[in-house]
Amino acid sequence: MYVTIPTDHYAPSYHFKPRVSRGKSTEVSFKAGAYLYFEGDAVERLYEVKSGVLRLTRLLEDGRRQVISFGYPGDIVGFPASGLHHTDCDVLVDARLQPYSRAALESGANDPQLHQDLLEAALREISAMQDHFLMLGRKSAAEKVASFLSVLAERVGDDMGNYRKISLPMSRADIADFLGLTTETVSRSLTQLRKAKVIAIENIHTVIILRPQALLALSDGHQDMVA
Amino acid sequence: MYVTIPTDHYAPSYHFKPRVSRGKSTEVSFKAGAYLYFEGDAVERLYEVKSGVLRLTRLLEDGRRQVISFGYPGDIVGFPASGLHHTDCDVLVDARLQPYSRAALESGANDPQLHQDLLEAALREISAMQDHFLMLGRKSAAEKVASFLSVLAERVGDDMGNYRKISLPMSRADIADFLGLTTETVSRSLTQLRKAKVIAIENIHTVIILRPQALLALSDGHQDMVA
DNA sequence: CGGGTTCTTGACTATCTTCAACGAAAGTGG
DNA sequence: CCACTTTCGTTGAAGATAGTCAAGAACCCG
Repeated sequence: MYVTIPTDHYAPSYHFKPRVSRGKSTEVSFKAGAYLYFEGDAVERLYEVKSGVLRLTRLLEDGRRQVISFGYPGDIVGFPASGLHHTDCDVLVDARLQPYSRAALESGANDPQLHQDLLEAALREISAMQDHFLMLGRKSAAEKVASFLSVLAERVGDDMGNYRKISLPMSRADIADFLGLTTETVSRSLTQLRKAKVIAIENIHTVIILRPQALLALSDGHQDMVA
Repeated sequence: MYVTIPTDHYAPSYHFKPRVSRGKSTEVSFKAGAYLYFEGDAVERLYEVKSGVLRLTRLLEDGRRQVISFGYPGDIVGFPASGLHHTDCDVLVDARLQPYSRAALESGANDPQLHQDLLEAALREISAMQDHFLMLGRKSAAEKVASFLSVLAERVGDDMGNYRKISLPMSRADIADFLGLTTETVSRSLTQLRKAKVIAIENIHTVIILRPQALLALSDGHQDMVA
């Protein structure tokens, strides 16, 4: 999952559409804390996230970290480059994953439809990452946090009548490393949104979106709408 | 071209390797200033850059801009998502391009090897973008500019004995929008590198790398090595 | 050569980070 | 299950980095 800015050009359904009858399910389960793979590992399989949440990270030698993305249901993780993984990947929330062989990505010989679907997922990934660039490079801290919450609310929020509830299974440090901020700044931004009554913080890992429209406006820099 | 941090795991040859005998060349030429496509256009063809430089950009409604990447020889541009282009693309330096049909990317029926090559290019693109995230999210202005120059020197620099010469056909604003900075900050960072005798600025669009090792060190935050 | 754009530099400001302290939450072992 | 310890999150104050605004210099183009 990246923070992508919805545009009119294209439909917002930005993630993997599993084909219903892909034969017998061969899903596997991973517990929170488990690692799927490390940077430099040879890629054996890709995974479609069916449930749970994954975390993909990349490290700089001096310890600086970037969370590349969070893997939510509908996402495909593990695309190889030169046959290798280029991130670490671990599990934040117990997950069920559908593995696909690397061969299925690289050749359509066995299952042309799957090949096609995986290729499309890779191309969507590129597009989503481009959007994410815009956010990392050009948005303020407040806008980044608002964007992040908006995307989560849209993709995995629970509808509660007027509000939406989202779970934040990742730490503040994860959010910070995802958005290119510090934990303190993330915390302050959340507090700010809370004080503006745009969100309510039920507990550390649960946020209620009180005014989705205001949050969306903030995420594009219309700070006027907050009032 | 993205700003990727070389890691020991994988070979540094990170771009498209054209197969020598891909039949008759059907290259096309574009003049500086020409647009290849706009965001929202249907993707007809991908292009392999043979010579020249392209610029891929994405805009926010309020005018903020992100330069997604620069297209240098060896790069493939124009990967579709849902069949559409998700950036604008124009020409900075007169370019020769090898077009490939979108069909060649999406199916291996006609030319399995080309299909394979294009898929690999897409996967490399994902990996390179992940590196770029780390730079956008976690590097200081000085590190970003140093990284940018290092990558350019490595990929398209001219060897001049002890030094390397690079051409910067793009404006300072382009560099800024690529690195998530302002033109002023880019300018100041270059001045700083010049004063530290790491680079020399031959003219606005030509930079000499006097101490490549120091530049590389700076790009990873070892500011000690500058002295 | 002249006019407009781009680049550089300076002074000032804003935003975000850093450092530090405290409180809340979660994990551990008796 | 509770006390203890450690980690995580929030808040404040101070500082640094990058942005903004403004002016002049360099460059480009007709």
